[in-house]
Amino acid sequence: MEATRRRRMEPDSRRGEILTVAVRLFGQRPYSEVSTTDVARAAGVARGLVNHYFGTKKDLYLEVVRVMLTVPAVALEQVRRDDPLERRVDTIVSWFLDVVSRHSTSWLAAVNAGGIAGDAEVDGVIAEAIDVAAVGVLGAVGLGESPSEALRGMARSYVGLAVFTGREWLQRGVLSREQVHALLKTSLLAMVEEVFPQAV
Amino acid sequence: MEATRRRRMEPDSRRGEILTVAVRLFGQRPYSEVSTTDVARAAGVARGLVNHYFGTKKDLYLEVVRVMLTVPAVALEQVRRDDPLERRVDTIVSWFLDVVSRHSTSWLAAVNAGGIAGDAEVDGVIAEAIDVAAVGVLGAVGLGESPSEALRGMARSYVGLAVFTGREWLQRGVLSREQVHALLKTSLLAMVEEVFPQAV
DNA sequence: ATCGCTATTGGCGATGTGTCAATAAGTGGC
DNA sequence: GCCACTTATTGACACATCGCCAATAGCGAT
Repeated sequence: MEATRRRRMEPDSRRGEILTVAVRLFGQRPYSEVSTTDVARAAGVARGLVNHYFGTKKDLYLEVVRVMLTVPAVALEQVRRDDPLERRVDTIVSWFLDVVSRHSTSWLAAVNAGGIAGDAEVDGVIAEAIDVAAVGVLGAVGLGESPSEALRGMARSYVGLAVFTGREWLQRGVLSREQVHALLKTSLLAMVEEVFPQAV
Repeated sequence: MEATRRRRMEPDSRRGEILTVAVRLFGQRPYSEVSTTDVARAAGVARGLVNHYFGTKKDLYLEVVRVMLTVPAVALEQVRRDDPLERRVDTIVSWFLDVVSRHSTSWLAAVNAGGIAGDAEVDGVIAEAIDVAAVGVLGAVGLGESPSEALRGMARSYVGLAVFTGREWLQRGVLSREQVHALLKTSLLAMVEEVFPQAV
């Protein structure tokens, strides 16, 4: 059994190939239990090549997390701006639950990644994704124009609730989708009507 | 300069000494950047001894996280059961913010610990702490007697919001304590009055 | 003093990671 | 078709960390 011979590829293609494999592996087991050797072997490549394209293992992981978080971050611009507030909130929550449940595995992996025990860079990537989602929510709710720092902070808190609740929903399975929906909807409504006004 | 000679101690004392040092170190830098050698050296002990007392490095880390989470988990039984709901909620939130801000460093470290990128055991420890806090909240709110699984799940979601918001507050510093207080208070009120009833 | 228990040490083997010179797969020139 | 020439790819070296275990040496008991 002759292992497939060395094949030369375009750098971009090879890079993408390795990255795809890495996303799969890091989606299955935690960071510390995936070695660069594993990634290399699964990609049919020498280990040195992984370092060549991605630098350090953590750098590779950063790209992996970015890829995983890219999907859920797609725009929620489709919220009709002239709908009443409750309807808009309802749409936002529904859309969030749809996306999360569809890409559940990779989304869970990315969220659970929650940092290599507080690693600054990984946390930065996740924090940024949360911030993006936060301004998205603000925009969809109608407070999008130049939100204050405090308002963004509050919106990030809500996104944190959504993320955590999504995990609770998908991983534990003790909550029904309707219950999760109600929880996120009334929470967001309460915040928009009673809390956000305090932050300009 | 003669390094202090080998000193023989009671196993419990030595164990506690090492654990204390480990809590400090893991509170300063992330998991992967603290080697057992570091812990051993800081404790003035051979590296082998760390393994002898705690087994694997992750086992040591598990104990560290448990210690860090122990403080915030102290009882919030002091909520007066005959107060009106809003007053009780207010007390709970105040107490939470007090505890969190007082032990901010170790609390942040424990929360940020959020898992070695999804490590099952570490996540388990944190999840358990959150569950304990959740039933505490339910008890303080007046729904403590035999809460259903779904109700506990919802309460866990709220604790997740509190944890995340606490992080947002302490780490970013863009929200004032009053704002955080308002956010957590109205959220909990809304959940108790409108969402929790759906789960028995 | 010395004996015995065991807390403590130090080193071995295995595994993982980053780096770099050596190699060979393609591509274009002739 | 053959031969450079570029560079994608490899393999190995050096180093760090971890788990383990036999050997060592505190310290109380006799």
